[in-house]
Amino acid sequence: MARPRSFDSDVVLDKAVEAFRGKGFDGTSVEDLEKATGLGRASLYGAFGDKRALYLAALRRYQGTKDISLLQTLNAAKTGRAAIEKLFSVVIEEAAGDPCGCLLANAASERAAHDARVARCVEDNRRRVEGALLAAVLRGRADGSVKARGEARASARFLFAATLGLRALGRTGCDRAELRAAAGEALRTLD
Amino acid sequence: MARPRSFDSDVVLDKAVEAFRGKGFDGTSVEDLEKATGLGRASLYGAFGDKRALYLAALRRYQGTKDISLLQTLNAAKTGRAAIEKLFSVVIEEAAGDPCGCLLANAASERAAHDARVARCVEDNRRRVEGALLAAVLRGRADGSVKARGEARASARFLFAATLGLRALGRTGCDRAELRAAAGEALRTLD
DNA sequence: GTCATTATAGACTGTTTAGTCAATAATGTC
DNA sequence: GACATTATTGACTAAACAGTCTATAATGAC
Repeated sequence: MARPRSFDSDVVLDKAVEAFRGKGFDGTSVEDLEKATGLGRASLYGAFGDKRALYLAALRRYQGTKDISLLQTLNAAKTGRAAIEKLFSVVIEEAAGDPCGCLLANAASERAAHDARVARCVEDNRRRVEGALLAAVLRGRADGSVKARGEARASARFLFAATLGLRALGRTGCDRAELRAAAGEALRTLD
Repeated sequence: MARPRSFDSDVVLDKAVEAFRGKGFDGTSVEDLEKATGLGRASLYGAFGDKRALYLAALRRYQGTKDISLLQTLNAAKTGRAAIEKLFSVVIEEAAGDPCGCLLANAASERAAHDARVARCVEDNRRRVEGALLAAVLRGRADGSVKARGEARASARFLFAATLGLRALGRTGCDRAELRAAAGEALRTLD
């Protein structure tokens, strides 16, 4: 048998996520990644391939963890409307409290146009979040907490866009209260 | 007297904008900027300082030109509501037709967290766009095309966030029709 | 035309970059 | 405990990087 890995890939990827989230793909050097993960260069290259492959693996890892917490957030709420409101408040807390932002949103802005695999990750993520929001909208329409007006799919897509918009708004110096007020307007589409 | 400049700064900045818009600050090398602008290194450094200063100058130039076309777009419309709808359709065309996106939105995502001067540009831009949208909302409330509900300022801020959200949504592979449907939902907050 | 001054071109510099490699360490099998 | 196999370490490489410098060119003043 061969020498075993001294690390857990997911733990390493979580640390790579933090590095990439802070400085982007181009802004994060392999040395930064060594420091962030605690691994040596050869270990990183041996385990993940090259920098781009590590980035893609970090992106997938991030998407997986976000996906789980998204579904938990939405499913824990009592009504469809409450689920959507809770998601918005989570996004606002992230946008106001963390200057580095969402790795997937950053990837969409920095790399999706030039890297087809990043574009796929980003599109795949949209489909998942949109799907979860669609379920919440339909639940809300069924339980009466969301007014049934127009196509539910368009409503879900708009809500996803609104979360992206709130994240971007947070980058322009808006505080929590301002984000909340803007989110309140978005939620009015559910009345 | 001394030798005169062989170029127009604004023309050069417009070309730098295109370079930075395509690949971001970190992704654009000084060599890329030489090729994009047609200037030699020494001319770029002599005229603008260093790479960051050139980026900031490009950002200000971009903001200035966008500001003008924004006001033209909004003022040309007959009603407040039509002004806002026209702006949304312009944003959708940009988001669907141009994979490189808005330099200011990209700057917010890539650099605002790490560069205070970029953060100022981005915040300043938000204030201007928000102000223009506020005027359009108030105009709409006055001419009856926009229902007066809640704070007009929050409505304007939400509309700005919605444009950012639509741009971000365009990065995730949505086509024009999908963007239009999402924008339609956002505009429902004006009913 | 000469001079002072600034612009330009292109070579140059030291640093940082992504990625590789040879030497060594750690494992299960036999 | 020797072996085959894979992981790790840290030095190494070639290329790309931002920024500088020297030589030369272009101007208005005089």
